[in-house]
Amino acid sequence: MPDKPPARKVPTQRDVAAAAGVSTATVSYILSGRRDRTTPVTPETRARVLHAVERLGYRLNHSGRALRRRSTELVCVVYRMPDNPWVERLTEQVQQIGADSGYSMIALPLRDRQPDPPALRVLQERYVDGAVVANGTLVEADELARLAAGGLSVVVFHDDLEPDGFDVVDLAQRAALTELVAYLRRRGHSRIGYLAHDVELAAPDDAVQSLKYRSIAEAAAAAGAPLDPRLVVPGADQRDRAYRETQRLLAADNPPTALISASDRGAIDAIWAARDLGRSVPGDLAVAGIGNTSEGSAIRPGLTTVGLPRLDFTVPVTRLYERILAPERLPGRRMTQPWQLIVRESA
Amino acid sequence: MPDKPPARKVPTQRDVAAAAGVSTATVSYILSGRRDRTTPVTPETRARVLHAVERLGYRLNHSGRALRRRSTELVCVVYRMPDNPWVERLTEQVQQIGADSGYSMIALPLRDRQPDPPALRVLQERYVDGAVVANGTLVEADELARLAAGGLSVVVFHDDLEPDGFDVVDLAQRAALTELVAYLRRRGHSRIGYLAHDVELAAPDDAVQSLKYRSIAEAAAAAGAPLDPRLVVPGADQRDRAYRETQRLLAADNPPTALISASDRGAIDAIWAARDLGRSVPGDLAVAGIGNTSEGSAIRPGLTTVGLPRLDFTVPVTRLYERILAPERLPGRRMTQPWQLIVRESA
DNA sequence: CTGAAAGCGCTTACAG
DNA sequence: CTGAAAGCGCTTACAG
Repeated sequence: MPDKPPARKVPTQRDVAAAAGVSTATVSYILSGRRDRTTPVTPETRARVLHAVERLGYRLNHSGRALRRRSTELVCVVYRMPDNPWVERLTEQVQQIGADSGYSMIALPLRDRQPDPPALRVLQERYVDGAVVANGTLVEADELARLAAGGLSVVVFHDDLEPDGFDVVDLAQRAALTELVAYLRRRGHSRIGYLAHDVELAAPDDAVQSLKYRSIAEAAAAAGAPLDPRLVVPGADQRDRAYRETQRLLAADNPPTALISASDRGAIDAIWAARDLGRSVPGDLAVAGIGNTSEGSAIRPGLTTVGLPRLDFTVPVTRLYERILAPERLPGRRMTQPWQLIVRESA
Repeated sequence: MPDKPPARKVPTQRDVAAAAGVSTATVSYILSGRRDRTTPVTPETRARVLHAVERLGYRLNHSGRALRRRSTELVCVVYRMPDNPWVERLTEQVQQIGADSGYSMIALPLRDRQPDPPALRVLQERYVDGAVVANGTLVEADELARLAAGGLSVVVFHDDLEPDGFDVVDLAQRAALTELVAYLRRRGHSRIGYLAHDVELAAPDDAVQSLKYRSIAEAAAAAGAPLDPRLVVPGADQRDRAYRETQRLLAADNPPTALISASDRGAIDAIWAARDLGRSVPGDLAVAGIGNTSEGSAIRPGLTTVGLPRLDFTVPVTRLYERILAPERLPGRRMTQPWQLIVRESA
């Protein structure tokens, strides 16, 4: 097979240099804006070059620059689709904080249960300088260590991971979920239901993907009210399913008196489902969510939930760029940003 | 236990070649899997090389390969955050269909009202070979033409754009929205409210961002029932706001008899809000959504909405890869995948 | 069957 | 103030 057929050649700095009658070095200095110590080019030269750029429609070739500079000026946020307010805020801050240093952001949305997706190529092949791995994303610890060893700057939101050339943000989710269960127990609930994410029930042994489920199950057992398997149902992913599953639970014999949903969204649907069946919340059914999204504070009754009190990732995101820009490899660091129990009216 | 920061040099193919006692050409042939016409390397050589790769922890450097190959084997999906089932399905198909040709996908989630975000660097500087620009994303027509002229393969979901070196998928949204308004008029509604996306009210003159609003307003005026400005409110973006705004509309003097929400999500919240005020749907308030998400078919009453009957983007996504892999530049093509009015019970 | 060598498009230390 | 030249890490036509 012959070389990629050049339909129409894309102009390079060499073409710009030729058109402007200067060397490629001059073009590069002008375009990169890095004069370093040298005195600047004359305004006339600069104008000629910029004019040639315009006329030829020149666009920088990233691969050439990245190869030479040994950095891509690009970071990646890895998360599981669909996104959520948490991820939206994270990407926003990654964009904003990185913009000052000339960094752009791309996203790598993964899907359920892809253990080592080919998508990780983007991280493995130095396509980006750094990555933030969002909470609940399935990337192996070994792989993270290898990526870090390969020079990628990595910050991972994970509750059970040792820093190993990368940084870890511990959300202390288990402690907050344990507190929620203890709270429900104190309110007299012994039949607690759980509206799970599909992935939790598909891989109940996976410590990352089933963290919420496991934490709640363990806390319930420890608090003397083990979860009845019949009260653990899927449906937190989609509104209609959350609604239907809740109604099924309530219509069955021996229904739960309290229901925890893996998502605030599902919890709100559960409240709706209960009301439509004529049950009061929290009187007949206490409902709690997980995530502390803004919806939870707006509905009536206010949603009792567990999550971050404020969506502010300045510390870990700043750390990411600090790691990227550091002249030498930084040791792994652990940060903590604990989830909290937020009690409102629904439970 | 402090980490050991190994400021170690990242191994290259040269290192692998040295360790295995072969040339870099051999390493490259083995790793890229492209033997082309040449006969394959001996199993012994291959094993030695792979062993060296393993031992050194070698990882391909993408920039080197991309520079040489003049292609990145990467495509980008551009859309506005937050994502939605539509975008989720699109990314899924871009991933799946591209995998066969060795392509990976990255995402470029934009935010409201960024006219020419620095994020576009990813498209401009040849970070990727191709891009799909999702419906409602704010990228200028000029910029698209320039990107296409620069060799980027682009497929844009847009209803009012001429193909110009890139392909356009026309969803015919305006026609479907006009049909929805006509349908409501036939059912006797003359006071039609609109629950808008924030961005629509912020930039009502923007043809892309306010397409839904404008289409509905124009259709209503043409059908002899111009929208009352007091019945046009924001809130389709967030559940709690959709709920509150709907209740405000219903509590005010001269409330709407029909409400169209810019999102199915907002429409469902509107139904909830109406019920909580003791109004029946569609009796007291007809409610229609936009988007045809799966939630709409699951709730009671079923949601009348407008959108794609099926979430299948095989045709445009296949076209994207066809364009990328074509030996020469393909002319722009227009594709049509029309939205439809889906009548259920809510209106 | 394998290796030496050119070159993709940039950047930058260095010479002029 | 500007240019010639080396080299980043790959791939591949070509020679051996």
